[in-house]
Amino acid sequence: MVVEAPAKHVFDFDDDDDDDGPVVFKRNNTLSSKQNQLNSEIKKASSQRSDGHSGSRAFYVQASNGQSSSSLKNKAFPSSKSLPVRSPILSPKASTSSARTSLVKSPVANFKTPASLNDHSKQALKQNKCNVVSEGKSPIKGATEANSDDDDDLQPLSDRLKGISNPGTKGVSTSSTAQSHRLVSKTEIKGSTKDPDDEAPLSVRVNMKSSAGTSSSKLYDSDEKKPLASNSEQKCSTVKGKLEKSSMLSGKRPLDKGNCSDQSSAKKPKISDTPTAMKSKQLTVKAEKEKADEDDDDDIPISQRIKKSPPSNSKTSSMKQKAAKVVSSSLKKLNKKSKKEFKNSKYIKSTKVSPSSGDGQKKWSTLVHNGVIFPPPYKPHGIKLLYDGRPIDLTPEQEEVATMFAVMKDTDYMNKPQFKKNFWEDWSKLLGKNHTIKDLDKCDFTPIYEWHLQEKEKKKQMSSEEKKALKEEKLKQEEKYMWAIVDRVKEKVGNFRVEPPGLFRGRGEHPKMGKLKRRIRPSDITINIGKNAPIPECPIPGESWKDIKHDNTVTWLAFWNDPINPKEFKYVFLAASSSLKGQSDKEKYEKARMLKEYIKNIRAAYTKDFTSKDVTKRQIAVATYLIDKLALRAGNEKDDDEADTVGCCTLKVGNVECIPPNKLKFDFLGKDSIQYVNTVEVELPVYNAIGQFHTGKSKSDDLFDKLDTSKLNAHLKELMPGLTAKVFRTYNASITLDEMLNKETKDGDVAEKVVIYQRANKEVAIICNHQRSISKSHSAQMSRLTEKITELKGVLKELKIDLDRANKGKPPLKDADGKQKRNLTPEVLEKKIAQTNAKIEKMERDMQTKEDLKTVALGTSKINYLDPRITVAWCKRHEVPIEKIFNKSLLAKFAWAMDVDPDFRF
DNA sequence: AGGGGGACTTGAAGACAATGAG
DNA sequence: CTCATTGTCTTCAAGTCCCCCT
Repeated sequence: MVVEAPAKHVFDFDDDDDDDGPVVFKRNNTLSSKQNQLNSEIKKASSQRSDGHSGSRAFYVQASNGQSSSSLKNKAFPSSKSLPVRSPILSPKASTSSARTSLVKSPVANFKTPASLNDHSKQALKQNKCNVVSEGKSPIKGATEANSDDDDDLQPLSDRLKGISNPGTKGVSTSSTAQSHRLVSKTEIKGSTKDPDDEAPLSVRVNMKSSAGTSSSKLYDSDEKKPLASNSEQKCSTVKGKLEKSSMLSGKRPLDKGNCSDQSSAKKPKISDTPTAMKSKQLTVKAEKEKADEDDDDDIPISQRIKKSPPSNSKTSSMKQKAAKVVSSSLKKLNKKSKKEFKNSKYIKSTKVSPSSGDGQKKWSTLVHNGVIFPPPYKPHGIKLLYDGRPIDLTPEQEEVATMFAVMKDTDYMNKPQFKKNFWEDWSKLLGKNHTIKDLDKCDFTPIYEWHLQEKEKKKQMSSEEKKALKEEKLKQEEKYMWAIVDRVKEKVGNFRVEPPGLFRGRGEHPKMGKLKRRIRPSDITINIGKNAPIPECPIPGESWKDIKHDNTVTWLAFWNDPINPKEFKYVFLAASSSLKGQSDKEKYEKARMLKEYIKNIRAAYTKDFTSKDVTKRQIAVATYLIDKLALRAGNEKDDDEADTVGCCTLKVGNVECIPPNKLKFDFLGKDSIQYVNTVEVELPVYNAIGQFHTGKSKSDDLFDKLDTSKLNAHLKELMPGLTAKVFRTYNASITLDEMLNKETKDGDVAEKVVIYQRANKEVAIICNHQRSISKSHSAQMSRLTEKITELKGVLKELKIDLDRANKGKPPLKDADGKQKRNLTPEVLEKKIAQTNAKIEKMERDMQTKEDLKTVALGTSKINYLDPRITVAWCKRHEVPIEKIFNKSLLAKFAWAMDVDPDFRF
C-alpha cells in the first residue's frame, strides 16, 4: 500500500487536504515490453541505428511555458527546454491554491529510447525501468497545486500562442492541382528521389546519428538540457546542481539497473509492489529520493542552473537563456509551496523490481484514477410529435429516442433509407406492439425539432457570464475524472466521459446506421486500476461496476462493450499527452526510421518477386509495392455488418483498372468510406502482374486472392523485425516531410518558411489521402474572392489609364460617379499600380491555396504520421518558433520530441 | 493456419473558441 | 462591436495488428 499512496478513497487531485494525496513524480520510463522486443529484434537484425541517444535522456523536457512568449519574439526556437509544454507550475493559480496534490505531469517523461540499439542505450533502458521513486503522500505538495493548475497553466500558454496563431493555409500556394500533384509526387518519390536517397543519404545520416547518439556527446547534451527539463519536471528531477544529476544518473539508475536485470529474468510480473521485497529496496531508494526531492524544491537552483547551462548553439543560446529566465521566474513562485510539502514523503516506490521488467508486458506499476463520468439522465421535454397530424403522448424513454431522431432532421442521414429503417426497428420496439404509431412516414417530428432549435438558440443567447458559470460548473464536476496517477505521475485521461446514448452514425453506407446506441450504465463497465488503489466510487447510486481488474499489461482505465457491436469494446485511455502514449508514439517513429535502412533491400526483393512463379509471392510483392508506393492501408477483412470499404489486401478487381501501356487507375472506398482515386504509372512488371490477377475473375472478386493482412505482415516481419504494413505509411509520410523540408527551405522570413512547411505537410496529406469535406460556405467564399479580384482588376485598369494620361500631362478621367479624381503624379500612380498588383496576386494565391486545400486535411498527418522530431529539429535549424507549427495540444503530445538535436534527420 | 478476442492507433466530423474584417 | 471565418478540441467510428486458442 505504501506504494499506492493515495489512500483515500477518492482522491481529489486538487484538494488541499490531501496532504496525502498521491504524489507524483516524474517518471522514468519503464521500458515497455515492446521496446524490449524491438530491441532484441533489432539486435538480431544486424542493422542498427543508433539514435538512441536521443531520447533517452532522463530529463524531461519542458516545461516552461513562460518562454513561449520569448520565443515568439525571437525568432527562434528557444531550446527545447523552453518549449512550452504544459507546466503546471507556472500557473499562477497554483501558487495560490492551497491544494496540492502533487503531481505534475511531465508528459515527457523520460523515455527510453526504444530503438536505440547500441548497448549503451540498452542499458539505459534497463535502468529506466526501475526508477521511479515515489513518495508518499504529501511531500509533494507543491506539485499538487500543479494539478489543479494544470489547466490553468494551459491557459497562459494558449494566450501566448494566440498571438501567433497559425499561419494558416493562406500562405501556401500551389499551382498544381491536388490531383496532379499527387501523381507527380508519387512518381517522383518512387523513382528518383527515393531510391537514390536511400543509398547515399541514408548512410550518411545514419552515421551522423549514431555518432551523436552514442554516448558521450549525447550525454552531454542531455545535461545541458536537463536543467530546463527539470523545470518541468519539478519534483523528481532535481535540477539543482550538477551533483544531482550525477547522483541521479549514477546513483539511482545503477540501482535500478540491478533490479531491472533481475527482473527481466522473472517472468511473471507480479505487479508491483510486493511489500516485503520492496521495502528494503525502498529504503535505499528512499534515501536517495529524498535528496532528490529536496533539490527539487528549490526553484532557485533551477534558475541558476539554467543560466549556467552552456549555450549549445551560438545562435540560439541567447534565446534559450531568455526563455529560461522567464521560466525560472515563474517557477519561483511555485516553489515555495512545494518545498514544505516534501518533508513528509514517507514512501518510496520501489522500482519495481520485480521480475517483470524483462517481461514484456508491463505497462505500469501503480495506477490510480476515479473511473468515468456518466451523462446526465434524460430530461423529458414533453413536446409531442404529430402522427397523422395528431399529437402523440410518449413515455420519456420513447420520447428520448424520438428526440434523437428529430434532431437529425437536416442531416444527410434523413435521406438514407437504411438509417430510417434501423431507427424504426429499434424505436418501434420501444413503442411496443400495440402503439398508435405504426409507420415512421406518418410521424412528424417538426415540433420536437423546433424545440431543439429553440434550446440551441437559448444557449447561444446566454450572456458570457452565464456561459462561463456553466462551464465552470461542468469543470468542477469533471475535474476528478480528468486525471489519473500512473506510476506516481499525474497524467491526463483521454476520454473519461461515457458515451451518451444516441443513434449510431456510421460512415458511408453502414448497415447499422440509425440503430439505437443504448445508454451505458455502470454495470456495463469494467474498471482497470492498481491493486492497491481505491476502487472508484460508482457515480450512480445503487449501481455498481461490472468488474474490477488490476491488469498492468494494458493501458486502459475502463472499457465497456460497444452496444452497437457487442463484440467490440470502447476503452478509456490516457490522453495523447501522457508519457505512456508518448512513449509508444516514439517507438512507432523509431520503427519507421528503422525501415529506412531496410527499404532498399525490401524494394529490391519485391521488385524481384514481381515475376515470381509463385502466385502468392507475386501477390505479396505487388501488394507490398502498392503499400510502399501509394501508402495504402493494409486492408483487413471486414464483416458483412460493416461498411464495405477496402484496403490493399482487400482490393477488388473492379477497384483497379489497367490503362495501357502501364498505368493503373485506383478507385475504391477506404477507411471511413473516403474515396481514393488515383491514376499512377507503375513499373511494367507490376502492371502485368495486376493484369494476371484480374484474369478469370469478376469485378467483385478479390484482386489478391492468395493474400490477407496476416500473411502479408508475416512476410514483412521476415524482412525487418517488427515491420508491418502500416509502418510504410509512417515511413513515407515522415521521409517525405524530411526531404521536402530540407530541399526546399531557403533563407527567408518565418512566414515564408512556414509556407514551405505547409506545402510539405500538404504533400504528405495528399499521399495519405487525408481528406475533409468541403465546407458549406466554400463556394460562397470563393465567389466572394473572385468578385473582389475582379473589382481590384477594375481599379487597376483605371489606374493604368490615369497613368497613361498623366504621362501625357492630361488629367485623370472622372470616376464612376462622375466626380473629378485627384490629379496624381505618374510616380504615385505607378506605386499604386504596383500595390494593387501585389494585392491581386496575393488574393489569387490565397484562392488557389484555398481551392487546393478544400478537400485536403493537414491535421491528420501532423498528428499521426509526421515524426515530430523532424519538425522540431527543422524549427531549431531555421529559427522558426515551434508554436508556428504545433498548437498547444501538439506541443503537449510531442513533448517527448522537443529536445531533439537540431541536426536530427528522419 | 486461421478465427476471433482484445488493445491500441488513426480519422473525419462536429462542437466550440478565438480571430479578424468590416 | 458584430458576424463570418478559422483554428482547436472532442467525439466516437473505423482501422491495424497482436496473440491465444483450437
